[in-house]
Amino acid sequence: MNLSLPDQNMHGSAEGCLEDSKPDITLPCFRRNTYDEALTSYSNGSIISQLLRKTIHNKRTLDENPFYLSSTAATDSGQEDRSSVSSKDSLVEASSPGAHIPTGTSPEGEHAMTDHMQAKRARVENIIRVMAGSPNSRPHGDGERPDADAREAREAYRENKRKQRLPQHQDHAAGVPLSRRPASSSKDEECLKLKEQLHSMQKLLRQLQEKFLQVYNQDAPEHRDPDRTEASGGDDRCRGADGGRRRGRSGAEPGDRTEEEPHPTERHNLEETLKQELSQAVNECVDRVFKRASARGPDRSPEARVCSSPDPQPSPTERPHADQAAPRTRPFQHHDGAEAHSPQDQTEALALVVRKPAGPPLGSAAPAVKRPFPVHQAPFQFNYSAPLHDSQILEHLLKYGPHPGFAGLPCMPAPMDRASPDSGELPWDAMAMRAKVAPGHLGHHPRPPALGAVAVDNLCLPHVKIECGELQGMAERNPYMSLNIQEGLTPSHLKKAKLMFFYTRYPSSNVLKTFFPDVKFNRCITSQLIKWFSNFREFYYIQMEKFARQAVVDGVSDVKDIAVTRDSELFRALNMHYNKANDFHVPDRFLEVAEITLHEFYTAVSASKDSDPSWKKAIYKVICKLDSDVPEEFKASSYL
DNA sequence: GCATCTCCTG
DNA sequence: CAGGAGATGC
Repeated sequence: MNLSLPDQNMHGSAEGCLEDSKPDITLPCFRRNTYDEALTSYSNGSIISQLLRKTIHNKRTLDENPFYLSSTAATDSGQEDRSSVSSKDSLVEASSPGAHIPTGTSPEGEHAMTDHMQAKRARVENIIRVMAGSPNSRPHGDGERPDADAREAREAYRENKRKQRLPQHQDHAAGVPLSRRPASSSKDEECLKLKEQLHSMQKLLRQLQEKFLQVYNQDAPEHRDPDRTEASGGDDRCRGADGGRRRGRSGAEPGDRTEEEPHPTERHNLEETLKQELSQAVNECVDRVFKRASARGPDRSPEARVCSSPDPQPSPTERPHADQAAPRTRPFQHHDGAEAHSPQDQTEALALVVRKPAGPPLGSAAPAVKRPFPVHQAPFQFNYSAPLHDSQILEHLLKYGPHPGFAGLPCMPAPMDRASPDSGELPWDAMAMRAKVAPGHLGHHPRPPALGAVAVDNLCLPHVKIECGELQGMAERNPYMSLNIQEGLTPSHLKKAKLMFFYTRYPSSNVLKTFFPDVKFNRCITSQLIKWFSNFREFYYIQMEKFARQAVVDGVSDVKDIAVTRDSELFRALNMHYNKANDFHVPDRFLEVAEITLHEFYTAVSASKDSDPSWKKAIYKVICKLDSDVPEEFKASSYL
């Protein structure tokens, strides 16, 4: 006649008091560290050199494959994202048999060539302008329709004046055919082109340098927290022997000016280092390009262009098993599951999306206190070969710099004026608005999921002033961020939701919004997701009741004789329902919760409490307190 | 009123 | 799994 739970299963009182009391107070702290880490790396000189190395790599690619890069590099630096897809598209087109590749022997060939070169030049100029800070030069129209682009591309040959306004798509539309043209004058043209590109790149680098130094020099203002302090002054090279100081950041002192205002010598060193490295890299770059460009002709086989296509991504099916940790210490198990280094690790970027303020008292959401992976992954992993977009980094550095406002963003309660906690539409409208501000709007381009998530993380974009709108906007126009905002819920979302159910039976709408960052939430979508979980619960409780009654019928006399293991029939039924593919390692905690639930049902049934119409309510009340935090990995829009 | 939940039904 | 009804809490 007693519904009390076995003590050993209650897992402490810390989580036993409804969702409101979930310990998300810890979240901001380590989040901040995350960003701090990112920030630090971002402003590191090493990033610059990485950037430059990558640039060189690109140039190398370029000279092996001038025409390919002519569309990528130029567009990349200028109008960001569009090119990413454009270039990929062009690759596909180029290698596909049906691609419209002119023979290059047409009489208009030379005219077209000249025109094209002018167009190129115009575009490069345009790019430089854009990079110099005139964000208005985005192409008109949404550029999402290939036919329209192709049409425009054709017109572009005849009508030079429009070239600057053409969407980037025209580049590859025109650029690919160009690569097949006779090589007669193309060598010089190529040199010219390369030169232009180099100039723009140099300009970029100069701007970056200036910006960096500027930020570095002024970056000691009043409103800083220790994290940013570290970040802005955290150049290892600059610090030299002092670099090790960074270690103890958790106890950083806000007023430590010595960290913020480096010694003049240090600053000078940094300056010199930067200058040296930049110029050296640029020189090397120029040398290499010109050497190669003059050493070989531009007519490369189309296959060669593929050389800079992205590496095949690791299978996204590999899942983190962040549940291994002993659940009993759950509230503070920070590194449980740290051993799982799936490709999805460090998917922090998505978490950076400042969803809405975590609602009232930092309520139910409390996403993931755990940190199942170390933050020390190299923030920039250019090994992802491919269009990992140095230009985007550049662009962000140039546009935003290590923005002072960053510190308050991801971890602090966002101002409530953004949106009321539950009106899902408002913030998204705002996001849509913001997204429009961004140049080169790009639609939703499906991408291999893994890359995007990792890329975003490694780019450490949070470092810049990213808010919901900005990240979403970036995501929308940036295929490499793989934040393809969905209008509706997909089977993948359903699958993800089911897996999330292993952790949380009663997710708040805030949690849902946090863990489905690629879903454009509105009232309907939110309801649907909530309904899903309601359905999950229904199935769950039905199974529980069924097996509890079975136990009663079977004459089980003691709850302690009822256990839920991975071999249990009950578990199999549940696993079959929520994890049909059986490719997810169900957390032990779920087994415990299931066992508790089963016990609840058993005791209730055996005590004939089920005569009360609302007898289940008491059980629900218990179970709803047993939710765990969903691992961070689930925040990746590309988790599945 | 709205959001959310359970329950029932298809 | 979705839709609807009814209950509940804010």
